[in-house]
Amino acid sequence: MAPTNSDIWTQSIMSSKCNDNMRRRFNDEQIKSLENMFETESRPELRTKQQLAKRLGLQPRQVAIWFQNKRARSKSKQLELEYRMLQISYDNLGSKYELLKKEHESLLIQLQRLRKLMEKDENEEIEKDVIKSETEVKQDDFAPEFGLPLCEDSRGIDYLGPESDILDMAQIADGLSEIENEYNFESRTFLHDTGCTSPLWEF
DNA sequence: TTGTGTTTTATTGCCTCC
DNA sequence: GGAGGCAATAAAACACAA
Repeated sequence: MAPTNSDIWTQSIMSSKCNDNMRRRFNDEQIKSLENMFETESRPELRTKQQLAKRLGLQPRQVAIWFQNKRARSKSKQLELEYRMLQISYDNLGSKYELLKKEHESLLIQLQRLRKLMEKDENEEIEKDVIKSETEVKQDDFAPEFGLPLCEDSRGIDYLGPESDILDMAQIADGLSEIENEYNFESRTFLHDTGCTSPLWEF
C-alpha cells in the first residue's frame, strides 16, 4: 500500500527531528537549486517538491517550508518596491504642484496690475468724454447738422479683447484656487487610501 | 567577547478548495 | 475532512559594531 501524503509528512517531521536536533542553514548548492526552481515555479507540485528534496538531501517538508518562506519574502520585497515607486510618484506630483502654484501666484499678480491699468484708463476716458461733450455742446450751438450723437459705450469696443482675456485669466485663477483647496499636498494621507497593488507603474 | 539587529528555518493556527 | 496556502511568530544562525 502506497504511503499517503500525511504519512510522508509525519515521517518527514519525525526524521527531521530525529536526524539532528540542530537547525542548520541550507548550503549554497541547495539554496541555488531552490532559487532556480522558484524562478520557474513559485508553487511547485508535491511530486516536484519531493523530487527536489531527494536530490538536495532535504526532507520534503523542509522544501515545502522553504517555498512558503520564499513566497513570503518575495511578496514583502514586492510590496516594498511598490511603496518606493509610489513615494517617487508622489514626490513628482508634489513638485509639479509647487510649479503650478508659483505660476498661479504670478498670474494673480499680473491680473492685479492689469486691473489697475484698466481702472486708470477708464478714469482717463471719462475725463475725456466730459471735456468732449462740453466742447460739442458749444459746437452744436453753431452747427447742429454736423453733430453726431455720442454713444457712451463706443469706447467699450476697444477694451473688449483685453478685458475678456483678463476675465479668462481670473477664471483660471479661481479654478486653480479650487484645485488647491481640494488637494492639500501638505498631507500625505491620500497615499494610505490607494488600493493599488499593480507592479506596473507608469511615470 | 558580547550585545544587538537581521536573516533564515520552522511551527502554529486559521482559511479555502475540492 | 484532508491538503495545501498564508500570516504571524518563535527560535536558531549569522553579521557586525563597540
